[in-house]
Amino acid sequence: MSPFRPVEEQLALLMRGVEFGDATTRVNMEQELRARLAESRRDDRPLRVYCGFDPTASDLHLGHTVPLRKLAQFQELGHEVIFLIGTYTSLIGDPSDKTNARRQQTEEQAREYAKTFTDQAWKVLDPERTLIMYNGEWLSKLMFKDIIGLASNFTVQQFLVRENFALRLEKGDPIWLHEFMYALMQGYDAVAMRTDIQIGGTDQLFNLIAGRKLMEAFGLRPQTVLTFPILVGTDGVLRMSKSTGNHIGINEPPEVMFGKVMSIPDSAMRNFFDLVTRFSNEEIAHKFAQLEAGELHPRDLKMQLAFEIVDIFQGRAAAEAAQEHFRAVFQQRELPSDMEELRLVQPVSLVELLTNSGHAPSKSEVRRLVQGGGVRLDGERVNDANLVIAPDREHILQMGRRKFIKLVP
RNA sequence: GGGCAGGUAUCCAAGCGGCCAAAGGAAGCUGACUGUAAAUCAGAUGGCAUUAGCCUUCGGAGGUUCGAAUCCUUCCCUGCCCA
Repeated sequence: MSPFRPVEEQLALLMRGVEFGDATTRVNMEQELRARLAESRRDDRPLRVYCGFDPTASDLHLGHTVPLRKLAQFQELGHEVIFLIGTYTSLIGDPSDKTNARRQQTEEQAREYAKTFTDQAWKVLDPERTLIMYNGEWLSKLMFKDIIGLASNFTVQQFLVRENFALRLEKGDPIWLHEFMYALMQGYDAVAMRTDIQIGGTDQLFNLIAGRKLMEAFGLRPQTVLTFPILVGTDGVLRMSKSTGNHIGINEPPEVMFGKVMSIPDSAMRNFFDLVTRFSNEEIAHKFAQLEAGELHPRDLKMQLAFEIVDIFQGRAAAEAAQEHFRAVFQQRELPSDMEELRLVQPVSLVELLTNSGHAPSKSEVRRLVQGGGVRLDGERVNDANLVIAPDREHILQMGRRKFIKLVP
């Protein structure tokens, strides 16, 4: 009796959400996956699955959780999951999602980021059953001749037809030679780890395929690759990423998380529902059918989305509190129940208070905000940025729609 | 190595001796309207003082000039063409 569930059952779960650029690849990969699952069951051998993450920013956001949750599914099915930290690949910076070259970072930086990275990953993955690896381990040992060997498996044209490079070529923007190495490195990871399966975003397809190619060159069975749609950021258009500033971090306070989800454009809701919620395909289809028919208010659907997302990462209680906060503060325009407190010892002018406490980058910024009517003190619009606030009693200071500060004497 | 074109604020992009803190977009911010959405409209948008004004910016360093983002020298960087 195999410890693994029946192949078709596993397959149905694992193929959910998978998306490829073309239908043929999908059919092929599904076939490969089916064959591998069958072998795994027959031989009682778990499949070795991996996904790589470049620690370029210290926080994981919802975009990262898409492949992470797929890894978690593999884990639940009893397979072996590798959380690969790209300490070495991040030295280059993946050009896949970029239209211009990315800044390089040092290995020490990468290691530091990696630590918080893994801590946060445990919100999704089971730490007991996850292997953490760093690709610096093997990539740093390659000799120049090895790299030449790897490179000889590819033609320049194959790289140049990639959209992101083609675009830069056309614009006359620089394409650095070392950027071509990224795919080689990622491909070599698959060789070094002898993986069965690699997952990633659709934008990673080229890199994943590079892994297949290199594995073949090394006489290994090429890995099966599964790719997933890209999650957009809060702007609803661009890929979610910290550097674009449109990310929703999984470690952010529940109210912030809830609020950020509420602020995504309606057009992005489907993308979020499909990629980050736990609802079944049928449930999602039903919700959107209701929306379409006008039976469900888009705002309410988005509330469900926000609730679900906070629930996943912070738990039900936090989700309920966040929702309540949202209702009170933004729908009923009440004051939030808990806000940041700032102790006031002596009278200070508004400009100084806000710049010194780090709420505004400069005094001019404060004046600008005041002139724009964006600052309120105890509910009253402030029209003099030099207004001095005395520590006589508690005051509520509001900056814009969402920043509340309680000033206590 | 040679020739040509470039390097301007968060990004794109004008300016080519004074009227330049530097046009115009976009992003971001605030206000109005809303569903904290989108769309739309309005405003501010280097810093310090907000009255005047002062200070720091146009790849780096020097120079010419009463005065430079704009001219000269030199260095660094990018693209294109040639070798």
